[in-house]
Amino acid sequence: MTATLADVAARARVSPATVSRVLNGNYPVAAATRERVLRAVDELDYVLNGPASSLAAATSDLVGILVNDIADPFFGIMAGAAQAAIGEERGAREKLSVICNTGGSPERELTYLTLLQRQRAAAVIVTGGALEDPKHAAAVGAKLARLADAGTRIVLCGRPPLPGDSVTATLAFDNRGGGRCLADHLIGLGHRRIGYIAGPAERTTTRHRLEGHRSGLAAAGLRLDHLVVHGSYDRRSGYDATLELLRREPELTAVVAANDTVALGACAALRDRGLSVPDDVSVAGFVDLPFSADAVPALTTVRLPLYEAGARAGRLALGMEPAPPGGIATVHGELMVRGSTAAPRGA
Amino acid sequence: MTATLADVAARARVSPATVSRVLNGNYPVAAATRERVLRAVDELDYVLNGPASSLAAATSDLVGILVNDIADPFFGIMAGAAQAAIGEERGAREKLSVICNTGGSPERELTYLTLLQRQRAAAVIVTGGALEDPKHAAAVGAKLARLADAGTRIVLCGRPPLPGDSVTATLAFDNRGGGRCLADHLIGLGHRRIGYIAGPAERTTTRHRLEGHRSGLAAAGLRLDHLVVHGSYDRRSGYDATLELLRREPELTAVVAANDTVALGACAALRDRGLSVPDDVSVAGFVDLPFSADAVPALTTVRLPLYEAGARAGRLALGMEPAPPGGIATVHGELMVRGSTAAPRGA
DNA sequence: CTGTTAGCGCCTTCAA
DNA sequence: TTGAAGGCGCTAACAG
Repeated sequence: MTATLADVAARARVSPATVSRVLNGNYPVAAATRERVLRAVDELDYVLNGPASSLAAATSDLVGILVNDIADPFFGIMAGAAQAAIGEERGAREKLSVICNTGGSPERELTYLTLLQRQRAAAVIVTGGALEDPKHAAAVGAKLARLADAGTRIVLCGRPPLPGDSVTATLAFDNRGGGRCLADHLIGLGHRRIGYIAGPAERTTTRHRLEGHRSGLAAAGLRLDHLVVHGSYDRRSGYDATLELLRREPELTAVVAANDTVALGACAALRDRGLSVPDDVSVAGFVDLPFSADAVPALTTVRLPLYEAGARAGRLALGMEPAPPGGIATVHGELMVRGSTAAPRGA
Repeated sequence: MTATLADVAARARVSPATVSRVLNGNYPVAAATRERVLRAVDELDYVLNGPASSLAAATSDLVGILVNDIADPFFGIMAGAAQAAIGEERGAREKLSVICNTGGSPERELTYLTLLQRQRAAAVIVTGGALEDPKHAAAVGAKLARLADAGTRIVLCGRPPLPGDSVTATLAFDNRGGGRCLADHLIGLGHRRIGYIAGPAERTTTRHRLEGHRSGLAAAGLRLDHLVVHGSYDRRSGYDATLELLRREPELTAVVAANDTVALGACAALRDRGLSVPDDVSVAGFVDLPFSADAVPALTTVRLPLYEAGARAGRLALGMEPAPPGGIATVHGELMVRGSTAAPRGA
């Protein structure tokens, strides 16, 4: 049925061992022999049996990329960049880098890690904020440790560092700094009644951005905890939360959203309420997705270099690039001031 | 080092075969024995060796999902839906469904198919438009045929049917119908000078949408081939193409874009030119991505049920759902008339 | 219901 | 530079 290595060997009149050697390339083989083998491979349409190969060699060429929500370009961009970087590796056996979408579910996150462990994955890249539930965090930590024990390289991208030394490298986004930056920007414009639409309560990303925001408020002597609403990372959540904020504080002059998508929802809600952005209310996002610059008005946000970070994570996963000192690199955001923020009416 | 099935067997004082049976579940095992085995598994932190298992069983639990550009929510939504559907399968051994991002490169498409063939993938879902280059199309067809021969189920989602019987099921988007619909809508509003921003020239999706558009024009006795500009599926392309269209036809009253992202770019260009949407120029997109309803003005577009299609593709790939008659189902779009289109000034 | 017995297809010493 | 041989960890008959 399907050709095996032995078939190729027979056709090329060499031993299976020789075929294996030319296929893996890391062993001297006479040019003529190699030629013959390659021809036989071609004629037989031979394709290596991955499972058999992995079993015998006790290694695999699978690289897993875990994302929380692949429909969100935040993850799509990072994952795509990582895959592109991995696909560009030259020299080694071609890696099969694959994206695994947990949908934000802790169970599926663990399931995927187990599945990758089953496959003896060469590397695993985990992207995006982590769930803060201690039990789940411990489970993930343990899983990653086991993976690392088995030789799998672990890279965190856009996720805070983990204790222990099982992680090969961590690229952490400076979510606190970004949140702070945005708060400072708005306060500098003269805003005092600033609403905050946070992401899901139990995620590190959410907490860090919010902490940064609060530190900015605190520095200005403000305390606006009653103007913080939690939601998910989608447009709908931004819409609903904005209405809620308006209910709590009709004199609201600014809204900071957990990310750009949420910010767009916020803009929609304000518009539906007859309020103008930024004349009546300023709005800011986070991440700077491609559409944010095209929004009307263009969105003020904190730009995260998603593509660069994803690509670097891919290279780190394959060891194509040395790990940063201490294994941890902080990736900073950049404030992009655009049309959606302005001084409040009174100022 | 890592525990093996034999270790578990020894600890539970049963034979390896028994352990295998409780793990795979599809075989009667005494409750007490199963209990003992499960405990041993737990105590040893045993994780099945995927490659070994796949080799012995001559099957694998890998399902590959090929996408052209995972950073584009068009693919993210479909792929995420497929993965969710596959993750929900109950009964069988858990599948590892993974997304492979070709980045639109024909070579990488083939590479991924080969890699999946290596892994003896249980199923492959190929999403999005195909390249029309005959040589590449033939290569992909041959690859898919070989995969099918080896027992891999093949599902096409958002891609036109392929000749031959290697494909298990095809979900084809009615891109022609959608293009026609949009053209009819604009013509009905009174537009006569309609520009069209097409996607990359060599993709089926591009061609079909354009054909639909042209058929609409033809039905109204219009022929506007000079108002067709090709570009990629991104925002930038929409921006540039719109400027070009304006150059070719300053009296332009409407622009139809290859997709929503391109349409947003078109809106940005018009705005920068001081033209109002839809008062001066109407704009329409295709697909209806989540942000399209929130654009200002909200985008008129043809809604493609991406999530539903992706989920169905996932189920078809696992045989959880019978293939449609003839193996082919056409997925129709729905015209969403929103604020970005209106009658032209003169009308 | 459970154990025994052969491989699955490949890689990797070890010899030649 | 090449061949021979054993085994990677698991599953699948076949007995019992």
